[in-house]
Amino acid sequence: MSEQPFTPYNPAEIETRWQTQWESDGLYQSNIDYNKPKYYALTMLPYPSGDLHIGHWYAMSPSDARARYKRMNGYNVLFPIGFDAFGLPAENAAIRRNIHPKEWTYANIANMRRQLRSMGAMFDWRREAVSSDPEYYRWTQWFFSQFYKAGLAYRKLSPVDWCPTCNTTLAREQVWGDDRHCERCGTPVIKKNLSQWFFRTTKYAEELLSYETIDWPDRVRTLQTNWIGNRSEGASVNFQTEHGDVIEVFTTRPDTLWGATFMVLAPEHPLVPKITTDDRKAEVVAYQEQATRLSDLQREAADKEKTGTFTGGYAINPVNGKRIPIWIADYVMMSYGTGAIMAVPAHDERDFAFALKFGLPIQPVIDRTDGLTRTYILKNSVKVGFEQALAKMGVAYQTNDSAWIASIPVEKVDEYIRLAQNFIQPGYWNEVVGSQWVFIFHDQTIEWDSVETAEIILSRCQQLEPTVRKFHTLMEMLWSNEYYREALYHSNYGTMINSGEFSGTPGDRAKKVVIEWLEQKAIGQGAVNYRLRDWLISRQRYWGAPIPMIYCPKCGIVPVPDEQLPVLLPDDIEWRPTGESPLKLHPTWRFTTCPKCGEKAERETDTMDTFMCSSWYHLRYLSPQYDQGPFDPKEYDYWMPVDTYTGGIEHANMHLIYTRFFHKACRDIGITKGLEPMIQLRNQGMVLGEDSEKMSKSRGNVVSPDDLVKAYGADVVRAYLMFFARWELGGPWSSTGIDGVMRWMRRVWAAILEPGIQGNPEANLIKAFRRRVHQTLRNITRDFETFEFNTIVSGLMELLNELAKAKTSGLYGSPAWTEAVSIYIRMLAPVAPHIAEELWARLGYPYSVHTQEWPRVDESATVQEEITLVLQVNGKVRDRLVVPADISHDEARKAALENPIVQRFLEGREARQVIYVPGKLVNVVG
RNA sequence: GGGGCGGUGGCGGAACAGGCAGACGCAGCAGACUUAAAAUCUGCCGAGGGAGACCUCUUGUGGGUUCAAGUCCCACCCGCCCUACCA
Repeated sequence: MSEQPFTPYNPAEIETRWQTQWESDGLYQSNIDYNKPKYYALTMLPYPSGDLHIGHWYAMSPSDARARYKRMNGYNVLFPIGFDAFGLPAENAAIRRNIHPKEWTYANIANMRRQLRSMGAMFDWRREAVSSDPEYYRWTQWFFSQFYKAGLAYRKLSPVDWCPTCNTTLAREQVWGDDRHCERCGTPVIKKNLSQWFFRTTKYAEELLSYETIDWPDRVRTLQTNWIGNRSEGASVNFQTEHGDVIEVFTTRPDTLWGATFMVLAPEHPLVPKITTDDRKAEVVAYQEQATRLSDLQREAADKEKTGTFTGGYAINPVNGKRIPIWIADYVMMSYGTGAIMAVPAHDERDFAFALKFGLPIQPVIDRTDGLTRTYILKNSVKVGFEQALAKMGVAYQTNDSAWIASIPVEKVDEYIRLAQNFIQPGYWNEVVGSQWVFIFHDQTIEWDSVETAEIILSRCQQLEPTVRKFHTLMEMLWSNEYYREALYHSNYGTMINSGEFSGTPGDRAKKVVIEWLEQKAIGQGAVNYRLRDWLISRQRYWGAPIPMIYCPKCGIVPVPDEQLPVLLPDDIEWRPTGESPLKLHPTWRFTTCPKCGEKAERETDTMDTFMCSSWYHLRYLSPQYDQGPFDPKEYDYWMPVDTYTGGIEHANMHLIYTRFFHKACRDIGITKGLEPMIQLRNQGMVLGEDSEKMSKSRGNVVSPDDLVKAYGADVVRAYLMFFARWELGGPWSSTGIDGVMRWMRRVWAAILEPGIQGNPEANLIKAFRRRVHQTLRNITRDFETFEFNTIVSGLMELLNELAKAKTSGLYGSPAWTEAVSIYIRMLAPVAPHIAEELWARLGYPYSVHTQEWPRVDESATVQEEITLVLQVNGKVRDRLVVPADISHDEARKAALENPIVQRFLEGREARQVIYVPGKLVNVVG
């Protein structure tokens, strides 16, 4: 034990001292060690916005604690850090303060490095990577070239938001308000078409939908699945205008081509000016202008009244040669598919509404009366559970207003009724047989082609069954039933009609044969579409990695040869907005020679989306100085894939899809291995201000980690962040809550360093004490595995209360005490690394606590010889008995029945049933 | 409109496989120490009833399953987040 006199807990002194010590000892350097299992723990890299936010601490310090825990469990752990340093905020700050984006960024990085170090995390700083360093973006550019060479990068005209006053393209977050104005000058933005670079993320859509090999939260998987969207299978078909221009459309229903009675283009579709006739010009232009002003949100509001205008132009329907008018309408999006649709009002809800409003022809081409099963509305027989029985067999469900619907193929009705018996309690069957069924559809011929159909159905229902009161209820029933929804709009069952030679083709084959025919006639081909769009890489910005491409008048697009990378970002630049990509205005930078022919050529002047930089930073961490490739293959083979990735849920749809795409694309090129870059993902929530609002400077509710560290020390801040909320949920900050953690830390300090009262503890006391220690160890170990950080800290607090008691009960100084303290400090080490190291050293244990083995649970110590048996009467707790843990069923039963309180509550009744849950309770039912 | 997440004391949150609801902490109250305050320590602390041992109620609401439900099933209400005419 220590000879040192007791001094109060002084985090400031301890923390700086140990941080210096660890640094100079290289305690957190991670090197390849083939004798140990590896563990790559990755936390999302910060953007160097200036100050480390409490949110960064919230994300990183529990991640750090878990990395430390893994290390103590024998893993060779890599826990690196870096900066996502390119991006728009640097340019904005630069414009506001007239300071170079580079200067601003690197000053921020320096400050944030200092702040990150104050956290006392086990970052291996030798592996730090900064995405705006030329040594880094050299390889970002290299990846771009590889993607280009592999056919994954292409150029396409694409609209950007443009401010006509500032003369500049705007990022999404720079467009404000419902009227979509420029954040700087307030001018309403317009759309402008620019030739830009895209990656073919859609090529990987199918694979990105599979999560079989990774352990990611359901929430993220759902978000990504919705974002990527389900596959729509169909065909792309070429229509021609009367002037011979080709308009390509995508359709999931090629079998309805004969019902295409008009076309609709997105207002910004490039062919619109050409198609529009002189007499329609004024209206078309007016409509276009109005459409560009609407936010996507307004424009895409599903319940919005359909608007649009006729262009005056006509196209030819390639399947029947009919002349059909071309309209423009904002319900067609330039950003999905081809920005043009064939409108089939008879079989598409939106087209139908549009046709009705503008008096366009409607031509049914699918007969949907065949193939339907009978649907029954079941009358209430709730107490019998007949509906539930059918539901269990998967043929019935309940509507929102409690009606039961069963949908059963005609020939199987009798069979299902018979089968239902198995699910119904004996004795009730006769009631079922006697209950009434009412059918809606029974060999009725019904037109399924339009909303009018619903009215027909309703009127028939009312004739048949007056208890069906609400029209919308019926429609809901039909719509919420997959089968009928399918029948209404996406049926494969309907037979083709009014479709020339295809009339009479049964629905199940219609799509296939029409696609074959289209391909044969070279009118179109089978195609698959996803909601996911290709990734737009180009940014008309300065502070990013230049796209390494050269435009040669003779040779066309030529990638910068790998050995000439990086294409350096020049420092002497006008970064203020001028209307062009800043690099375009540099006097010399853009002019170069063609790598192929040596003639004069020009560089691409756009830079890359910063998501490109952050898609592969986990690879650069492996070997940030390596100059033969983006990473050292030796390091890659040892460390990859990332075992645990932690960060905010807000990246579910962008970064986390891009990085998966990136990995898969690289795998196909031969750069990376394996299906996925990150095996396990966990997300933390958000720390809100004390007012439960999002922290923001304008609200004045920001909590500064620097101030907290000064007031409480890093260990307390770390522990409080782990303790105050469930990690994945987050919650509001509490300035009094952290005081409680400070108190705990001081008590830890005092409990371990201040002398106690030695004595001769009884064996039972020692046993109980050791049981608590090892039970806590088991719980905390489990909680580290499952990211339940709040109960790790509360478990430590509880055990400290035991330690405090032990100091006066005679346990102090015993072997059990020494063991407990040693285990306690090691459990504390990942949470509060500085105080743990200090206590460990003061007790004379060998440096460092962080390289110690995680303590092992002594299973024999956790065994309880006596348990508290809960006695219940009819499920209510009435008494508790301390009994031997191995009490037999009969003994427990006897003890319960003889218990006077139990007898009192039985009130003289016989015990009808006695339930015994071993080790827990006895429930007497009487 | 679609999808997701959540709803437990005054507050943040515990409850590991359906088995003692409210661990741990904050705030509050009372006491000890102190000339006093702070700090520290001890005790109390879901609601109602009772002098009391105790009793009743209680996990958003209403049903259901079960010997037993915060936990499982059904319906509904509220809050937050994401998404949105996907052809």
